[in-house]
Amino acid sequence: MIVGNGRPTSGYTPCEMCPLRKRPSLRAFTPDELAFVKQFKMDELHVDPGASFLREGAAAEHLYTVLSGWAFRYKMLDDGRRQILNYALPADMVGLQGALMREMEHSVEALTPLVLCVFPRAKLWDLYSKFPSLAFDITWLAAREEQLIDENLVNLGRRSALERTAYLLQHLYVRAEEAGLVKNGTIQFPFTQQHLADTLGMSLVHTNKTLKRLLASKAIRWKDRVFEMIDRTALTEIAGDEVAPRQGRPFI
Amino acid sequence: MIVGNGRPTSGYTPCEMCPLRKRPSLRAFTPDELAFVKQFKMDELHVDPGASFLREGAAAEHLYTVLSGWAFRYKMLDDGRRQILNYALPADMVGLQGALMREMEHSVEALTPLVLCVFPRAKLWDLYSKFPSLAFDITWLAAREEQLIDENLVNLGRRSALERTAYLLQHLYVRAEEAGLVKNGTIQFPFTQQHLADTLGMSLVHTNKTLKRLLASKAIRWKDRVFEMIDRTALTEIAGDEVAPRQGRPFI
DNA sequence: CGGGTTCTTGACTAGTTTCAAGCAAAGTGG
DNA sequence: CCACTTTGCTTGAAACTAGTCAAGAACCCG
Repeated sequence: MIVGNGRPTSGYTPCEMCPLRKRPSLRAFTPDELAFVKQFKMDELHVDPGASFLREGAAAEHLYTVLSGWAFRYKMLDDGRRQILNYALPADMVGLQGALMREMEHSVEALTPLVLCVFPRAKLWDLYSKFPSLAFDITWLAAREEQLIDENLVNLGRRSALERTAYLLQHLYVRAEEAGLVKNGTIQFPFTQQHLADTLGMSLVHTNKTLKRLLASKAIRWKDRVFEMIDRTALTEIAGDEVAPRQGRPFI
Repeated sequence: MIVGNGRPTSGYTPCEMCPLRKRPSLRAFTPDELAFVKQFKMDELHVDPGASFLREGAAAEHLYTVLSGWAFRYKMLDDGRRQILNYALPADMVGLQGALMREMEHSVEALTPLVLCVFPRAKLWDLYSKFPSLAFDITWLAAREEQLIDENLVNLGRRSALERTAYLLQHLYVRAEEAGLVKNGTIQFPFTQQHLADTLGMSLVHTNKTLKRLLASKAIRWKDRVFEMIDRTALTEIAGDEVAPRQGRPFI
């Protein structure tokens, strides 16, 4: 299955060989659960950067888990203003809200080449009735997502531009770290400054200037899509608050 | 059970006589479900205005549903800045996140005298394994909550002070309406301007001035704790977007 | 009738957006 | 392989928005 100006699917990942499964922070499946999830997964979807595979207002027939790549959830106002709500990384679930309520209230766009596991909304009930443990996990993931947005809301509402930017970068870094994308303090960052601006609720120009100030502090480096954490403590200092990483978590 | 400088519990509401149950927008229980929820409810809690019955950082042993009154979820920064995340009205659930993750990441405070149904976190697993339908409802509620915060985030990030304020008032009004608290366009509003300011991510002074401008538009009236919707269309016009009411919804 | 909280208002300051332009790097097509 | 276009980044100046400070008025409660 292909979306956008996609290239062909490069093979299918069977659940028992799921690369995410190795991550120690993720809860292990029982054999029964694994068998269920294996048949629950109906397809694998490859999405090109810039393509929105879920759209506000559209009915959602599927539910997805990110296998690899970055995506972001966003909402648009009529006049084109965009607010990015959150980012999704490998092991994150997207589209649950649409699966439950039928109609999506936000859109989701791929930020990098993205691979998704596709689950049919129609079988969600099956999951709930046969595997309470998985149902529990899904609720956990929903609550976790809420938690992340809560933090984002505090960030927008109550922190200054500099704190806010520092906090967001810290947040993204920590999540990337959890997803195993960081290699000795360095990571490929797929965002443009416009993405950050739309996440932070600031103008592009002001985001640029704030970023400059932040770079001047020597706490981080960010050039040519490569982000480097130089002084974590200093960044936390600027942000005024630490982003706590999460230990155990489920995924489906 | 009493919290804050509470007065004694004025009776206990058995689930089969739950006053919320009458509301047509709420999904009806099967007899089995009702029986389960009845024993799942372990207590009723009365909280006085201004008291926080759930606190950021504390372990949560319980999960609550609002029976009557208003509450709000919030987070504080070290230096005292406060961000209100969302409000809870009758039939809304609070503390789910704490029940799932153990530790609360936000606090919840009563805005009016508040009556809550108390459910033990320990029996949540019971619910998931025996009543997938209720598990489904809980997930639905979690997703709904996320949706509301998403909207709030867009509001803070991408709307001007005037639009933002108009949108919030519209939002609160619609939710109060759903909860059956509105009587011919009029409702008791328990917030101070400080509450609105902390919700909107603006200073108190600026909120006051923005509110003035809004009142000058004649779309609404708000005096002595009484809010009145005069011209809904005009308010929507100012907000730039309509707040869609929700039809069917579950509750526990 | 105090004393506290909430609401108002004006003046001043700081923070942010908008506008306008230029530059660099990457991608496109002849 | 070289214009040419596009996209993303950068900068300064001007205009506007929002925050802070300060103080007084209105209201509420005991």
